[in-house]
Amino acid sequence: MGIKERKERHREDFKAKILQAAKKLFVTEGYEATSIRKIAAEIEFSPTTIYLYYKDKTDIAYALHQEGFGLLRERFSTLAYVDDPFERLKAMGRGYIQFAVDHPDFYELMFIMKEPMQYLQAHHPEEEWPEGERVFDALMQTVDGCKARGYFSSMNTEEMAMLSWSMVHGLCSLHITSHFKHIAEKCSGIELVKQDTLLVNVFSAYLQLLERLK
Amino acid sequence: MGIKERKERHREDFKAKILQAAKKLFVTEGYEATSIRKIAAEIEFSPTTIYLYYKDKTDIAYALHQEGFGLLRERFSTLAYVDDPFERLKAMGRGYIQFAVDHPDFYELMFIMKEPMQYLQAHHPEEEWPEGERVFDALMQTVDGCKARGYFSSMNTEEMAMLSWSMVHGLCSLHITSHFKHIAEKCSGIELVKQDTLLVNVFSAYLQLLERLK
DNA sequence: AAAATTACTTAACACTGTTAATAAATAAAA
DNA sequence: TTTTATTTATTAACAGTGTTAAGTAATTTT
Repeated sequence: MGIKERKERHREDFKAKILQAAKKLFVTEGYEATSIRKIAAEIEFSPTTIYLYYKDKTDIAYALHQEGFGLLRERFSTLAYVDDPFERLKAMGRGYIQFAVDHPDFYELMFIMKEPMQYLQAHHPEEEWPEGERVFDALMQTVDGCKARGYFSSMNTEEMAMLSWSMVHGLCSLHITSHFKHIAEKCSGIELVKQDTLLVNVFSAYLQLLERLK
Repeated sequence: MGIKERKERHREDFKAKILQAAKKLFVTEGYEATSIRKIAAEIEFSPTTIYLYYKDKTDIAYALHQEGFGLLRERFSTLAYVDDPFERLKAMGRGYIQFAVDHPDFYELMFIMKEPMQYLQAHHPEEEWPEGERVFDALMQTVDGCKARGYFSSMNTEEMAMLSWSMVHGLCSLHITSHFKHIAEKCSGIELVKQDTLLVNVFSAYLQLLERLK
């Protein structure tokens, strides 16, 4: 009964093909401009065909969201080999920021937009966002490691992890939505510093804070 | 020549009327569901009439965005009377968080969505977001006050202000996009704590961090 | 009263996500 | 091998979106 398997394989291929087209449009033109019809045109199929493979548009959004987490995990995977937990925490933060700068559209889909997370809540309420949990677990372990070495002792591990995540996410988020751009230009006493280094600078200030607590 | 003034006044009234209808829909049904046609139906005018008073939809979005900043400034205004700068900083953070919890839709429009800021950049590139600058200035002054009392000395004021803003924004943002909800439920060792207190708890952890640096 | 300006509406364009009904291609059963 | 059944893809359509051009009604000005 290899026929069913072949069909299933073909189906997966087709799903991948759709996703590839969606990703192309998404990266070049953004999420809003990525319409079902455009994806269909890209793969030279009728728009309704897409609905035979993906439930709706948010389903595609969630698939791209997962793709984005693949990219992020790729960046983080090598950091597992950094022994010193505080060094790892620093590197994670910088890696996270760099990811947001390199892939702002993916970052938006993964952490700023509501749609994919709502899709998750509506259609897979049981598995509870495994990609996010994995990354957050890694962060918690790193925080625990830091605590073991005397950093921010007497602090709750989970709260500390959330604090760090919120910190870098706040930075990346305000950067992407161009909120920083507006306050950095005029309000700032220091001259217009390059946006990317601005993020890293503020993050360094945060690290400085943490380091003093040792 | 009171006629022209009367007309101008009427025009402003009409703009306010449109905005009121938009706000009503926006608060009850969210931004996406707030269409020009629905706003028009609400005020019992033709959809195209709205374009005689607002350039386009992002123009309305920006007007609501400003309205939101009015609400936030209202909350912050009383805090100016708090003498101790560190107490003020704490209160500002908690006020900011409470605002996000009370008005998630406004918060989204003000700090999460790209549309209003992009509108600003496109149509008023010279005035550079006065509402935001004012709030950020207040934050910087408070940070400066803290420094004068020995808190986080040797830290750059602007970076410290951005750090604090990013911190609370990260918290509120991840809360609103329901990212926290997903990691708090399963991944968390501690039992499902009420989301609102979670935000305040993490913020408190941040304050604890700052306090230790005195 | 006639002309000009202003205020508003109707109709339409070019899109969007999504579904029901239908045709074409393939597989299973006779 | 021919007929039936199933899968796969399509066309047409619904109900909506932001937005603009053209036309109408009301008001002011001449």
